[in-house]
Amino acid sequence: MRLVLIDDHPLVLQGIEVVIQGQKDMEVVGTASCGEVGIKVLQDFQPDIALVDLRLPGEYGLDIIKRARKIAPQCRFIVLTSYSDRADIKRAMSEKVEGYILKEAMPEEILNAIRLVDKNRTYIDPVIMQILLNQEKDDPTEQLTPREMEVLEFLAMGMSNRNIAEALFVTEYTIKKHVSQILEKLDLADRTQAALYAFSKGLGPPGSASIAN
Amino acid sequence: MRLVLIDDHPLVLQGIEVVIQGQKDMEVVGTASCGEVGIKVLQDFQPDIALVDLRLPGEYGLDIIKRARKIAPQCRFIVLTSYSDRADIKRAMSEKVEGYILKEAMPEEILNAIRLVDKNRTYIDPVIMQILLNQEKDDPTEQLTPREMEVLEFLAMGMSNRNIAEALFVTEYTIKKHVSQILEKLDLADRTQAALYAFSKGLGPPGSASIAN
DNA sequence: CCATTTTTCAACCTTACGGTGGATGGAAGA
DNA sequence: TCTTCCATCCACCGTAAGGTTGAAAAATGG
Repeated sequence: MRLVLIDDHPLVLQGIEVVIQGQKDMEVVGTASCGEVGIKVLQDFQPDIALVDLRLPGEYGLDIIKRARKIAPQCRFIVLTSYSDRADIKRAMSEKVEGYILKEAMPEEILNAIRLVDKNRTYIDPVIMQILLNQEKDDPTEQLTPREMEVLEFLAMGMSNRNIAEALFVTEYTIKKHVSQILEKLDLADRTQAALYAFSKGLGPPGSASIAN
Repeated sequence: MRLVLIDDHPLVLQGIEVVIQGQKDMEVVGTASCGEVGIKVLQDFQPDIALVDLRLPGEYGLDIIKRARKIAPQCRFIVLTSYSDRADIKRAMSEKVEGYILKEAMPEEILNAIRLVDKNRTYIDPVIMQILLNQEKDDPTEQLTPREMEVLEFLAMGMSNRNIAEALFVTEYTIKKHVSQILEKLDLADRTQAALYAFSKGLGPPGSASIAN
C-alpha cells in the first residue's frame, strides 16, 4: 500500500508516519502540509490511499479531494478530522469519501481503517457515525424546508430582510414569512438568536468562526 | 529535562514523543489525553516542563494550567495551539505561561522553545506574536468602553435591549444608547451583525462555537 | 481642581421586525 | 384525483430597534 499524507501539522504528520513505519504492508510515499502541494504530490506519486486533514490553510480539505479525484482517480481518500470540528463534519458528508477517522482515535484504529479501505470497504469512525445519527435525530434544523435553510444562512451573515429578498429575487414579504417560520420552528425569539444559532452550526460565512479577524 | 505531554490527539502525542526521543537532554516521563488525567500525571511526575494543548475535551487547557500551578509549582508550561484557534489565543494570554507554540511549527522550533523555557526564558511563536500585535493594532473592539463591551457580550447571547437593561439594572434607554455607540464604533448595521461579530471573537456563551449541538 | 470621558436617563421620530390571517399556484405523493 | 406541503405575495398591526439630540451625574486623570 502506498500512502500520501496531507496535514498542516508537522507533528501529526510525524505521528502518522511513525505509526505506519511499523507496518510492512504500508509505505508513506509522500506528504504535504497544504492543498496546493498536496495536489502535486498526489499527481506525482499516484498513491493507493491518501489521508487528508479536513482543515487545511486556505481551502477546505474537501475541495482538495474533489480536485484530486480527477488527477488521481484510483486513489481512495480518508478524511482526518478532529472531534471539535464536528460542526463541519455534516457538511463534509456531501463529498463522498472512503473513510473518516478522528485524530483523537488510537493509532490502531487508523491502521484498521487503512486496511479496510484498501479492501474497497468504507470506514467511518463510530464516534462520527454517532454524531451524524444524533444530529439527524434531534437537530431542529431538520424541520426546516430547503428554502428556509437558505434564508437561515443569510440570517447567519447578518443580512436584513430586504437584502435577503434582493439576493433571492423575491419580495420582502416572502422573506418575512420565512423568518417567522424559522423562528417558530426553532423556538427562537428573533433573527439575532437565529443568526447565532445558525452560526454556531457552521453556517454563515465559511470558516469565519475560526478565521475571524 | 523531564517532560509531560497533554494532548487529546494520540497522533500529536506520538509525533512529539518521536521528536523528543532523538534528544538526549530530554525525556518524556508522562502523557495524558485529557485534563483530569493530566493533573494527576503532573502531580505524580512533577516534571520540569509540560506541553499542554489549548483545546482539550471538557475544559479549556488554560483552566488545567491554572489548577496545575498549585500542585506542580516548579513546572513551566508551554501551550500548544493550532493556527485556526487564533480566536482563542487572545483569551489565552490572560493566563501567563512560559511558552506558546503552534502545531504548524516545525519540530526544531518546538525543541528550540523547550530549551529556551528550560533556561528560564519565555518563548512565543513569532506567528502568534504577530497575530497578537495585529489584533491589538486594528481591533475595533479596542475602541469600546468597558460598559459597551459588557453590553456587546449580552448582544452575543441574543438578548433584547429590555433583557439586557434588566440584567444590568439600568433603563432600556441606556442600553439603546450603548448599542448605538457600539454599532457606530464597529461600523455595523444592526444588533445581529454585532452579535455575530462578537460571537466570532469568542464572546457569547463560552465555547459554544465548538461545543454547539 | 478642572477637563474629559463615561455612564446614565429622556424625548422624538423613522424604520425594521415579528405576529396574524389570508390567498394563490405548483409540485409531490397517496 | 385529491390532499398536503411548499413557496410566493399581500395587508394590518403592535412593538422593538436604531438615529438624533440633549443633558446631568459620576468617574477618571492630569
